[in-house]
Amino acid sequence: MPELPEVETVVRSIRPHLHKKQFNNLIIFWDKTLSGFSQSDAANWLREKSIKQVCRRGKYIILELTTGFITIHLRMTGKLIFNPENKDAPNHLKVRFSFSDGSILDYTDIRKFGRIELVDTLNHLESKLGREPEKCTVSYLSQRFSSRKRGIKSTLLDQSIIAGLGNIYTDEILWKSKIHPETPSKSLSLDEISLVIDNMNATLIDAIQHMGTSFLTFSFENDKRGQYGEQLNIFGRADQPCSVCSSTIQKIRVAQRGTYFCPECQKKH
DNA sequence: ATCTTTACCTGACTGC
DNA sequence: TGCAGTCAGGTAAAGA
Repeated sequence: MPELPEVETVVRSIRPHLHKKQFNNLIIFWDKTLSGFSQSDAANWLREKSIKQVCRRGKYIILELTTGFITIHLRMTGKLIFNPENKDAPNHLKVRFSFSDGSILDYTDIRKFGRIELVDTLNHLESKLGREPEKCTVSYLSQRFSSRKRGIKSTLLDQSIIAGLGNIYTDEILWKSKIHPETPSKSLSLDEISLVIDNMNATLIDAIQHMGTSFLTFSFENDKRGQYGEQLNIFGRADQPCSVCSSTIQKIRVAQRGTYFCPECQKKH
């Protein structure tokens, strides 16, 4: 389940291989992955273009081309594999890009939720995304929280406010900040917002250094797995003791997601 | 305008 | 062993 640190890990793993690569062709194996383009239209759009830069915005991987962009969202089970060992189609192959030097970039996706788009500008993407976590200030978040009474977990997951957080890291951040996930967003104090920002950035930086969390299915570069799972304090630890107060960690459902919290450390407002 | 619910998918796991 | 049922979660779209 890729969130910001996992997507950043993928970007760093493929970036050195893709620099200046020129597209030759692409083959679509599942239409919905790349909607809006037929196979031949997509191939024509790509032909002669080459990759200038590989970067990340929220949970999106962005390939900046000589003209236009390819945006890729892995959702839950999407994977990008450069130069697969087996040049035959790997399991769950959905899109195969080939380059003029013969190398290959495969997109596989077990659950078919991921999406790839070919776009001329990033305007549409930018219009739906909030700030990167590292650019969130107390004044920005307090303004965005002020009109919302829904729970803080649901708000932190809202990509139009903060781009990049998902289910695992929101639980970790709220536990470190000692805030109950169902606390109304507008009731957070400025000190609490400041604490959330500090814990958010520290957690994400640490997770990137560990190459993300492979809780269920995440991997990169032919099944390398992230090491941050061992650092998780609260996520996935139902019925285990909280490392701070030894109370039993509980699992509830918040915003349709499995949500872990410590009933002693994280009291409701 | 804000918030909640549903649809999209397959594989891993649970219980009978 | 087999099989039905449940769960996992990011986002768009529909519904409240």
